[in-house]
Amino acid sequence: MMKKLNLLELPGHLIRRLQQQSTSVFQERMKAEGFDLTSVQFAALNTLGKGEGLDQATVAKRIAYDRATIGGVIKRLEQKGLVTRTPDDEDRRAFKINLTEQGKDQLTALQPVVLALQNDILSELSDTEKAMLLKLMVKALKSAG
Amino acid sequence: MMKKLNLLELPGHLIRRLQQQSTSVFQERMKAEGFDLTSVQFAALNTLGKGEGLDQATVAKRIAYDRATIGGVIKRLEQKGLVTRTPDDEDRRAFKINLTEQGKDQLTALQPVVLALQNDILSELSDTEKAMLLKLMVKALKSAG
DNA sequence: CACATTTAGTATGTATACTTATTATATACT
DNA sequence: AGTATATAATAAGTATACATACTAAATGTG
Repeated sequence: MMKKLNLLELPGHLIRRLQQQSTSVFQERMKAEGFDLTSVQFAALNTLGKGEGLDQATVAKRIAYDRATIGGVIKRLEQKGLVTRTPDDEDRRAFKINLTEQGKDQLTALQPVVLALQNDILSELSDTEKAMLLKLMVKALKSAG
Repeated sequence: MMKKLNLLELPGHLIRRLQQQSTSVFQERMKAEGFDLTSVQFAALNTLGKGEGLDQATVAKRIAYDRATIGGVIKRLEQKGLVTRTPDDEDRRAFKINLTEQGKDQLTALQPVVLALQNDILSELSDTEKAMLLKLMVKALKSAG
C-alpha cells in the first residue's frame, strides 16, 4: 500500500501551522485593541519608524519582503494616512517614505501591543522554551539579518 | 526618540522568515526534480493518498486549510490530472476526491523527494537541534492535531 | 412533519508572496 | 562620451489565506 507521509511531523507543515497561528493571534489582538493593521503592515511601519526617509527597496530588504509586494503594502499604509511618499531628489527612480504624525502616533501606540502579543503567539511554551525556540529559529535562517 | 522594536528578535517575524525559507526550499527542490507542485498542493495530494474518497472539507480539516482556499487547490490538482471529483451519493452537497493513476504515481515519486527536502529547510541546524525545534513547534501549536 | 441550525461548496473581496517583464534612471566601464 | 549592466518601482499573472455571504442540502428538535 501507499505509505503516506505524516505531514504533522514535517518541518514544512509545522512551520506553516505556526505562521497561521502567528498571524491569527496578531489579527485578533490588533482588532481587540482597535487597530486596523496587518503584521506585514506593522513591520513596514516599524522599519520606517526612524524617520530616515527610506525608499521601498531598503524597507523590503530590511524585513525580507519581496520588492513587488512592498509596493502594495506601502500603498495601503499611505491610504491609511500613516506614511507619505516623496520623490527622491538624488535618485529619480525612487521615493522616500516617511511617517506622518498620525503614523508616528500609531506606531508609538502599537509597539507595546505588538510586543505583548508576541508572547501570546507562543503561549503554550514556557519562557525557557520560548527562548530556545527563538534561538533555534534564528540559527535556522540561512540569511539571518 | 522613537524606540523601534527589533523585529528580528520577535517570534512573529522569525516564523514568517522561516515560512519563506521553507516554501522557497520546497519550490527549488521540486523544480530541480522536475515536478510542478506547490507545498500546499502536495499536502493535499498526500492527504488524499489513502484513496478513501475524502471530501474537500475533510481534507481541509486534516491539514488546517481554510475551507475557501481548498477549493482552488483541489481545482488545480484536478487540472493537472492528479485527482478527480465525484458527486457524493450520500451527501449531495459534497464531492469525493480521489487520486487518478497519474496522481498515485506522482505521489509515490514525490514522497521521498519531499521527505529529503525537509532536511534542507533546516540545514543550518544539527540533528539534535532539528529534533528540538520540531518538538517545540508541535508544543507551540495550540491545536496540534 | 415543520422549522431552526449546521454543514459543503462556491463566490467575492482584500492582502500577502513571488515570478517575469517593462520603464526609467544610475552606475560602471571602455 | 557611449555602452553594458544594475537598480527602483510598477505591471501582470498565479497561488495561497482568510473573512463574509450565499445556495443547497443535511441534521436536530419540538
